[in-house]
Amino acid sequence: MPTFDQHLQEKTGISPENAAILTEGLRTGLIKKGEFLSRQGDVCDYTFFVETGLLRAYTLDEQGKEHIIQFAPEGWLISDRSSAYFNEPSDFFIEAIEDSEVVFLDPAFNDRASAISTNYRHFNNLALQNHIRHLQKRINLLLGATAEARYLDFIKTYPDLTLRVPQWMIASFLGITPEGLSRVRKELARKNFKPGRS
Amino acid sequence: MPTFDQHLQEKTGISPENAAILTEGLRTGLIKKGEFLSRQGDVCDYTFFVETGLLRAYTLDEQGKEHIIQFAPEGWLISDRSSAYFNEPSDFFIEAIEDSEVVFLDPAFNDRASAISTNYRHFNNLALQNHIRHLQKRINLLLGATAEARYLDFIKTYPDLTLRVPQWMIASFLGITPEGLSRVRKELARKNFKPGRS
DNA sequence: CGCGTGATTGAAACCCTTCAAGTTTAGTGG
DNA sequence: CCACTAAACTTGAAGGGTTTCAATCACGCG
Repeated sequence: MPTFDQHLQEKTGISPENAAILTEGLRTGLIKKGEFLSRQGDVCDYTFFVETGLLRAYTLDEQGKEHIIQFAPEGWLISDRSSAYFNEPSDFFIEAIEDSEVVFLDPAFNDRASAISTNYRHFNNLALQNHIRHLQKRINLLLGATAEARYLDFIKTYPDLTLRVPQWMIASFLGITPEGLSRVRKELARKNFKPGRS
Repeated sequence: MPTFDQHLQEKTGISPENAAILTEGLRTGLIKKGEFLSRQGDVCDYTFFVETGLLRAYTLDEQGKEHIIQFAPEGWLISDRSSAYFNEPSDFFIEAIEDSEVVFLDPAFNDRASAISTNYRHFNNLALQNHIRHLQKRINLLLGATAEARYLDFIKTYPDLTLRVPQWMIASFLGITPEGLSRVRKELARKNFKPGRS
């Protein structure tokens, strides 16, 4: 479980000196399971880096149903882009699924890092492009794949999360009901599907 | 219909001199309706800026069904991120819905522009964050909203496209069948819904 | 014209949800 | 460490939203 400083150096190739400059004075915090970093309607202009633990971002629709937008385990960034980049109230809740150690990145962090390091710029761009790619893939699955296909893709893409995240949250991420996912799993078991060994 | 040069200056605040440097030697092309800029499986490391016209990106699943990932009218960028940033074969087709004038941005364009201008860096980052936000919103709708709600959101978000894009493509974008969308529209008409006047 | 593509409509089928109940699991206090 | 409770997961039956397949209609373009 790398610290944010180590993460910066390893992923972006930024120098230890620059990493020290950038990470100096950053606030970190321990978020207990069930606690929130942001709520729908709040303004939350921090981006969060997860050093340990697991967070989720979700919306609550008019009928009170949760829709999970993103999971963020160790080494991931999670942020409410509406607040952080567009000064609008938050679209969703950010909540700890496990006790988590989190680094708070202020809105200007990205500008500072971009000004200092071409490596950072390049890496940051790649990370955003990759994020977009993943979202497009998820959209593609939601557009055409059955619940079973989406679940199989999930356990292939996030094998670690399959174990750590309660089933009803996976269902919410996939866009089906907990009962629906339960039936999908039953059917997979009947077809003698063994998770893990591809 | 702004040229790419004008777009750069207006959106990013980059100086005319820098804009001239960056856009010098860029290839542009006229793509006729129905022609492709990229196909599934190709490697296509250009990003395309649409000066005039309308493009779409879509996938083809195993059953031969199209799923539209993105529309790109004038002023929009469209790219196959797998190829452009990760040297992988393309995930989807990029096709002209109308005769279109497009600018070909080579893979290093972004690095050059980022090196020259802090304004560009800031704008580029905002654009990517905004793109992610839109994708997340679309995922949120796909996770929980009915076909009718998704269609209503579409005509609110892309009023111009509603007229320019054939209905079956909108259906594909929304993740429903053309017949399904036809029924949704019929039902909205029955409920005396007038598109346009909010 | 007339052909082809797009849009509509109907009936049957299907996937998934909803609701309600039961079962298992996990956490907590005695 | 067991007992108890709440939450998570499972299972069943009924229902709803969409799809599928097929036929029909509307329109633009050669």
